[in-house]
Formats: sequence, C-alpha cells, structure tokens
Amino acid sequence: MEYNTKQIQIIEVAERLFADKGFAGTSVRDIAQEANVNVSMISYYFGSKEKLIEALFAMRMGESRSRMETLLSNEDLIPIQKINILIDSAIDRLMGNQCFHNIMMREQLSSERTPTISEHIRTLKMRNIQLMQKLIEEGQAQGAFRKNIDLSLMTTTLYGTINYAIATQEFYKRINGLEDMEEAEFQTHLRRKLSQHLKSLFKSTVTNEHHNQD
Amino acid sequence: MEYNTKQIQIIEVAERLFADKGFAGTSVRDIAQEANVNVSMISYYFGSKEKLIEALFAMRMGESRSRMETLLSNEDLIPIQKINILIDSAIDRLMGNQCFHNIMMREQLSSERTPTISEHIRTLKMRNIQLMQKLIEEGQAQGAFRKNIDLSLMTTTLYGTINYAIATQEFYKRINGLEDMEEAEFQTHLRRKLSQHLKSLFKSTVTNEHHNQD
Amino acid sequence: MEYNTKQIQIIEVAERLFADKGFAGTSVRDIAQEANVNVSMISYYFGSKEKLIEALFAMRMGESRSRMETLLSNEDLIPIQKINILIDSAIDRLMGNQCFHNIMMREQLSSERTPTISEHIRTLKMRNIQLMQKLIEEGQAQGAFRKNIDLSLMTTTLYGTINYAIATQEFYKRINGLEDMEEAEFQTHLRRKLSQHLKSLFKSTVTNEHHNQD
Amino acid sequence: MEYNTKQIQIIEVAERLFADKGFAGTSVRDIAQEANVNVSMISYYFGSKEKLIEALFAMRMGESRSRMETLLSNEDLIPIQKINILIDSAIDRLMGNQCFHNIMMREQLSSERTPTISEHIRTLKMRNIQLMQKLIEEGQAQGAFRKNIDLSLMTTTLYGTINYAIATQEFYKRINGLEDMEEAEFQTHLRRKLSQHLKSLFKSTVTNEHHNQD
DNA sequence: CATGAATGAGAATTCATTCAT
DNA sequence: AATGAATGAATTCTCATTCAT
Repeated sequence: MEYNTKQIQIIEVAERLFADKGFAGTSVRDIAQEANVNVSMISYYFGSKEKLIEALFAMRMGESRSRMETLLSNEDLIPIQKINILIDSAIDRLMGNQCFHNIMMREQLSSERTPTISEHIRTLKMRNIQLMQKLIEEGQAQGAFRKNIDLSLMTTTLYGTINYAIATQEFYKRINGLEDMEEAEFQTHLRRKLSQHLKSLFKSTVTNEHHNQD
Repeated sequence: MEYNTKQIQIIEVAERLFADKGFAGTSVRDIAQEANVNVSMISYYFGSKEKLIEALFAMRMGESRSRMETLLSNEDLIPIQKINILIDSAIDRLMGNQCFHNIMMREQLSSERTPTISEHIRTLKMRNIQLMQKLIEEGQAQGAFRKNIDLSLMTTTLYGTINYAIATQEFYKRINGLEDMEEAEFQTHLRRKLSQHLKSLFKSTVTNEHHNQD
Repeated sequence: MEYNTKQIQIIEVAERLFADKGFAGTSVRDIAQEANVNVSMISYYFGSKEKLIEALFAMRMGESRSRMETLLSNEDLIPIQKINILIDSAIDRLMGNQCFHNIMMREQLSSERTPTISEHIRTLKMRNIQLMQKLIEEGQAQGAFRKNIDLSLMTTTLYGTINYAIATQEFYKRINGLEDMEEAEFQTHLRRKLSQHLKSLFKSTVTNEHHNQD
Repeated sequence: MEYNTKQIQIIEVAERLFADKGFAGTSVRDIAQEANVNVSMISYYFGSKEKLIEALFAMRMGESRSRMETLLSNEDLIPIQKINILIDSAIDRLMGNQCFHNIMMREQLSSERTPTISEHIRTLKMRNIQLMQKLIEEGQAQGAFRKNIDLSLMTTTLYGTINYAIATQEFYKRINGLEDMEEAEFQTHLRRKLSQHLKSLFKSTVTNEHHNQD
C-alpha cells in the first residue's frame, strides 16, 4: 500500500497524537486540525479512524527491517559483539520512533486489539525473538554463552528496559538532575547510558565467564 | 478517604475496564453497567470520571507499603538476599495488581496526566528507587557489590522487565507453548520464571565477582 | 401560612439566588448548600422548587401593606405631598427588597408564569395603580392636578424608572464616577437621587401649573 | 460575522425562547425543535449555547445604529423636537424588538453576565446616554432647557418606562379594557400612548418654562 | 477527486425528586 | 420530623461518519 503526501501527513500527525493521548483519547477532529486537512478526509482516505491506525502500523512496519540482518551475518564478529549490535539496534529503533513504540506499547496493554494490529505486533515480536535466538544459539554453539538462558525473558528485559526508560524519561531527567540539558543532547545521553547498561547486563548474564548459576 | 462497599465495587470495575480499554476508551456507562449501578452514581460518588480514577489511585496507593521495609532492615540478610527480596516483592506487587499497574503504565505513556495522579506515580517511583539505592549502597559498603552501578537504569530494568512481561504474557504463552496451561498455574509459572531471571540478572550484574567492566 | 426558622432561611437564600441567577438558573442544590440544609429539605418543606418560589411570593406579599394607607388618609397633606409620599414609599419598597423585586421583574418578563405568582403580581400592581388613582383623583378634585393624566403610564414610569435604576445601578455608578463609594452610602445616594428625580418629574407633569398640553 | 439562513433561523427562534423562558430556562433541544434543526446543529454552528446568545447579541447590535444620528444632526429642529425624535426612536427600537430587549433586560437583572454580552450592553447604554447628553446640552446652550437635569436618571426614566410598559402590557390591556383589541392594533395604540406620555413628561421636565425646582 | 454541511448516537454530568429509615 | 442515599430524566456537547455536490 502506497500513501500520498497528504495521507502520510495525516498518519504522522495521528501517530504523534495517538502517542500523546491514546487512540480513544484522540478525536479525528484533533488529527484533521493539526494536519490542516478537512475532517472528512480521514474517512475518505482511510475509511475510518480504526483503519487509520492500521495504516499507521502498515506504514511503520514496512519500513524497518533488513539493514540489521546483513550486519549480523558478518562472520568476523564474535557472539557478544553481535549481541551488542542487536542492543544498539533495538535502542535506535525504539528511541528513534518513540511515538510509534509508545502506541505499540499501549496496544499491548489493551485487550481490545484490532486483529490486523495484533498480527503486526506478533510478527514484529516474533522477528525480534528469533533474531535473539539465532545470536544466542550461535554463541552457545561457539561455547561463548552459557547454556541455560531464558530466551523470551532476555528479550523481555531488552525491550522492557528500553520501553520503560522511554516512558519514564522525564523522571529519569529529574532523578539525575538533567532537567536543563538540551533535549537532543539528553536523547543522546540516554541512548548511550542505555547502551552501556544493557550491554553490561547482557555480557554478565549470557557469557560463560565465571558465571555461577543460582 | 474511606470508601463504602458500593464505591469500592465501582472502583474495582473501573480499574479493570481502564486497564482493558484505557481511561478515554472506557465510558462511565460501561462502568456503571458492569458494576450494576446507576450511571449517575459515578458522578454522585466521585464527582466525575476524572475524580474516579484519582480515587482509584488514592485507594491503591494507600494499600501497599511497609511490609517490605521491615524485611529489609533484617541484619541477618546479606546484600544479594535483600536484592532478591526486593525483586520478589516487585514481582508480587506488579503481578498481583496487574490491572492497576497496567493503568499506571498507561498514565506514564501519556502526556495528559492529571497532576494528582502524576504526583502519586512520582511518589511511588521515588520510593522504589530509594529502596533500591539503599540496598545497593549497603552492598557496596560491604564490598559485595561493584561500584559503578547505574541505579536508575537497574530500577528501570527491574520494573521494565516485569511490566513488559505482564503486557506480553499472551505472547509469552504462545512462544513457550503454554496456551493450555490453567490461568492460575500460568501466573505462578510466570512469577517463578521472572524471579529466577531477574535474580540471575541482578546477581551477575551487581555482584563484584570477577566482573570486568567494558 | 406560617414558616418556621429553617423554612424562612431557605426562602431567603432562594430569594437571593433567584434574583442573581434566575429561577431556572438556580438549582435546589445551590439553595440547599447556601442555606446549609439537606437537598431533600426543599421538597420536604415546600413540595417542589416551583412551590418554593410560590412560598417566597406568599411570604413577601404578606409583609408590606398597610403602613402607607394610613399615611395617605391624613387630611392635612396636600395632593402633591401625598404623591411624594407615594414615590418615596415605592422607592423604599423596591430598593429595600431589591432581590424580591428583581424576581418579580423577571416573572413579568416571562410567559411561563405560575398562576399563583401571576395572581400575586396582578394583585400588587392593582393595589399600586389604585392607590395612584386615588391620589390623582383627589388632586384633580381639588384642582391641583391637571385633568388628562395617563394613570397607568404614570404608574409605569414610577415603577419602571425605579426598577430600571436598580437593574442598572452598576452602570449608574460607573457613569457618575461613584465606583469607590461605600455600598451602603451609594444605596442612600441613589435613593435620594431617585426621590428628587421622580418628585420633580411628577410635579412638573401632574400639577396644573402653566402646563400646556401637546 | 455573517450568518447563513439556517443560522439566522436558529438565532431568531432562540431569541423568542430566551425572551419567553430565559436563557437557563430554554434548552438547546427546545430551540432545535422549534427551529426544525438537529440538536447538534447549535453546537455545530455556534459552538455552544453560550456562544449562541452571544451571536444573537452580535447580530442585533450590528443592526440598529446610524439612521437616527443623521436625523438629529438636522439643524432646523429645535431642541424639544430632537428630544421627541429620540423618544420615538427609543419606543420604535424597543417595541420593534421586544424579544431582544426582554433578553437584554434579563441580562441586566443577572449577576452572571457573559463578558461579551456585558460589553455589548454597556456599549449600547453608553451610546444611548451620550445621545441624550448631546441633545440636552444643545437645549441648555440655546437656553431652551433648564440647567439641573439629571442626565442618567432621565435616560433611566425613558428606557425604564418603555421596558416596563412592554413587560406589563398584558396588565395594561386589562386595566384599560383593551383585551379584545387586535394585537397589531394594540401595539400601535401602546406606542402612541407611550409616545404622548413620554413627550409630555420630558417636555414638562426639561424645558425651562415656568419650572420651579423643589 | 475532494470537501463543507449535516447528523444521530453517545459522551459526561446535573437535575429535582423520591424513598427507606 | 428529618435526612442521606439513590435515581431516572434531561442537560449540553462531542463524536465518527455520511452525504450531496
């Protein structure tokens, strides 16, 4: 599905508003107004508000992909390096699309998911977990990673930590006395901190070195 | 503020629906209907839908507390044991009040927070992080924990992982082939898995043993 | 009909609020709250909101009266003196019960009058016009007043002027630079001005002196 | 602001109902029903019930004006003739827009005025009083009018009398045995009577002839 | 292809009154 | 005799969508 300029404009405004106020909390009028289009355009272009959010998912899902897969097939990298690439890639994806991932988080909190959207989310999560699995199994095969790693919970920790960090970034600022930091600078700062934190976390946990299991 | 039986009944229904469909996505009619009360009772008892969710927060915040603090002042426990207690306590609290913590998560995703609620959340998060800080500093003082621990991100990982695990539990079921497990049993299973995972994660990360920083 | 203390308290609060915000614009809750009584007291004591305003009319109508009639039967007074007494008496009555007369004015503006209230108002107006008629006829009989006086319009001017002056007193203050005058003082000032104005108006108009009709 | 046919239709129905039953006493449903439009049209066109009455004021205020000003700048007229024109003009305006002036009277009786409307009323009253002032000062300059004329109270008498006459016209009919007179004829009759009455009143009061002040 | 006008359903809240005690 | 609890009707307004052009 290809979208024209006006449609993309609407989708992007909708994305921001859905992230800010939730799907139900955002009216098509809000969207139309901020996107400088007529209210009836939303129904006209997308059919309904429901279909609009589906279009948003369709668009955003079509984007990402690929780039990383090539990186990870590089045979020169040792397992922990690949994990680190995975971590940075996740941070980049989530922090670079905060609005969209905010919406995705909300959707996962809901019991009222649209089948289409649920499917999108499931696909994405599947892809994420399979990638993780591949890397971990590689590491295990090379004897670099320990055996009993809870794959789904490691993934949960990865995405849970990033998502939660994004959701609570204002609190993080306050706690760490960064209220006055320029926004762009803060985003960079948070990415770096998250990167260090998660890499350290994963390294200690998945590698075989001196680890004594409880 | 004390609430009578009917008020509590309303609050509990509201809690479930807000968790399921979000605040804006839940109408007072929905709540009234499921709680088997007249629609106007919500305004009558709480003043407004807004005040109702505030009452929910007031009630739930008034509960928790204390129990744990005594546990952690026990001097017989070594640092990592206290951390483990903290982890189990967090899992218990979040998994035992999934609806409420779902709502809290939603609130944190929103830019449109009510001041009262924001304050509640801030208080709660402050309490959590301070407890973590106390335990970690204790462990560091005893030489059991390593020095450079990112306090706020460790907390983020703790709560982020649990929240995300709860939000994606259906996916977890499917991935791990647990679709047929009895619900109660699954909850227990998930708690135990989370407990093991987080304890292992924290142990590897915070303890001093052979850790080589990157 | 006799009213007990609490009933009178309610009536008086209602009078003030009806004057301020109109009958429909005032809720029984407003009244109950300001009168420090339970909401259900209004229905309990008066039967309904409608009946409450009827009770107000009944009470206020029962008051006034008499005092003036004796004054005007005094045979030592010349016609214009009696007219002046009538004017001052009207000013006193209207300005001393601004709330009630505000309500009465509102009722006259309405097409939705309760029969009871309409009847009260008619009675009152009848009494007023008959008194005016008596005085004017006396003056005419004595040759002091001119013949062709429009009785009902003279009465209209008397009450219309006072009512309008009361309704627009804030504007009067501003126009005459009296914003800073103490309220009580202003009331006295306005009464005196109105008195002078109306007496002068009536004297010029009703007396026979050199009047040349158009 | 220009209003389309349907909007004007709504405004006119609203005007009549607000005059009949007051602002608070009139529901948007009443208006919609009588105007044969959908209830939501009122919000759609005007934003709110509040804004609707503001639109009414805006429309009615935009009308009147000017016509009279030219009349009064005619130098051939002697002062008392100009006063008479002013009187007739006031009668025409108020009696020709009874509904609107009824609403304006109600607004003046209220403490809960919308700023916009208060401003309109203030403007109108200011214009009225300034016109009166101009005429009276002209008359005084020519020696035709006496010196100590209470400007604001003369204006009060003018508008107070007309307003009160309109408000009590049913009573007037009854008193003067005009119940059976055709409505249009009665309106003409009342205008003529008011005109005579007020002209006579003003002439006696403001002209210098033989007036002896008390 | 695009849009302004229009709408009916549903939103939250307030209302005067009633009822059980 | 008095009152707190409760209620259903009615309030204004917003909503997503449709329709005629």
